[in-house]
Amino acid sequence: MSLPQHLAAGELLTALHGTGEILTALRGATCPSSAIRLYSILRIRLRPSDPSYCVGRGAVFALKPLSAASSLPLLSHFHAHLLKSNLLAYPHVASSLLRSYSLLSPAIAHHLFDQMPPATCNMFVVNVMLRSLCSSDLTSARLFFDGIPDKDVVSWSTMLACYFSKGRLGVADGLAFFREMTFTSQVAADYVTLVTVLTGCASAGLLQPFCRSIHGYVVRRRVPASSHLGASLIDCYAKVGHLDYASRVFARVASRNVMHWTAMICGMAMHLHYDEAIQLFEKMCWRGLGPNEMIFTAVLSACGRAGLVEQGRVFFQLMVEKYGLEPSIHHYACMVDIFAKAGQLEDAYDVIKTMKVEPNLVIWTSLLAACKRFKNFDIAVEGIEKVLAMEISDENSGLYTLISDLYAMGERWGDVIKVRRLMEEHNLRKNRGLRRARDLTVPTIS
DNA sequence: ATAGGGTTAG
Repeated sequence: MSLPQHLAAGELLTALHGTGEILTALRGATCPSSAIRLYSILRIRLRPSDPSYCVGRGAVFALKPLSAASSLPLLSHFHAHLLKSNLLAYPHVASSLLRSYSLLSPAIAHHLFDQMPPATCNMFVVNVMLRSLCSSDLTSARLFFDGIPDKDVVSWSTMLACYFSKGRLGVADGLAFFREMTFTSQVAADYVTLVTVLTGCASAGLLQPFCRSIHGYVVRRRVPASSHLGASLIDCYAKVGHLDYASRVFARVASRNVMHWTAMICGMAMHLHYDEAIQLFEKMCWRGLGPNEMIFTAVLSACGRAGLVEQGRVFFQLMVEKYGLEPSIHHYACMVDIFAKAGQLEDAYDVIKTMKVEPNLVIWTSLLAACKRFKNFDIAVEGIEKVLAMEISDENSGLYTLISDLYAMGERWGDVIKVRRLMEEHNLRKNRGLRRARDLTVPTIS
């Protein structure tokens, strides 16, 4: 149910009748003030005959917009209320509060957990705590994990995701952990676990047998196919270099949705099969499936790499006009790249000047590289200034060379020297950082 | 019937 946000509390009170109605409204609330208002109305409206967990449910729903507002004072105020009305005894309220705190202040979350009575501390609470530790410190997360007596599928998946996302555990070790879970501990993996493992394998770009063994698990254990799992399998096979297996999985998906098509189209483009990617995209549209933003980034980047300027222009127009999708920075980056690569520098610059979001480093770099290649200093001028005003990280330090080359092309020798100086300062900072890091490591003596 | 884990992109 959608609720007019401008209603005053009094009007709301007359507009909403049952507690069920208020709960539904509260669930959909996005701004903290309306959530608090709805929550107070819920408390007024609640009759003694209503089950007590109703307030608890309300508190859980109110906590979401509250933590999204990321205001610690607001959250601790609500916390005080929960304490006073004795609602923290409900595990679902406690776990929600813990989750909210873990996003704002891990230290408070930790403290809250330590103070919790054992009766409140169920698996939900424990797993929220684990998740919180995972996002701050891997070692203490693992210690905590080892101390959980009856680890369930969520505990294992959380730990697994932590290992993969931090890149602290190689894929081989990650899979050993997966085996420890499913084989040694006999905890069945569900589709979230499998998506986690597949994403981990895919991002590590590791060997194909890993992906196969997970695929094997899916088939053997008859894990219910979800669109996420299917798409992850396609994505993983494509990323580890087996487009043929990806296609086979894609062909066998019973009810294909946009996610499967996206994964397959991205896979095709990844393997430089641009024409096939575009054909697949057209086939999907022809079948009446509505494309999403992600597919368009894949298709547009395929156009850029294949040098299909007009095709790219048409697809961009299609995205905006026919499908009503708002172009993101990725789409603009693709368009700039399409024009820039083809040497149509004016068109590329035009995209930058008319786009509705602030151009980022990727976009400027794409234009500047083309300016150098096609020898056009005039179009580069604004970009150079913008880039120099941005934070340039070590991996982008090649930009200084690019800019210095562009200045040389424009015969702006004073600026060439200035950029060289900037580059030296940057390198100096970098080296000093490295030296300090090196001092910290203990030398091993054999 | 309320709460916890994953989500694709040059």
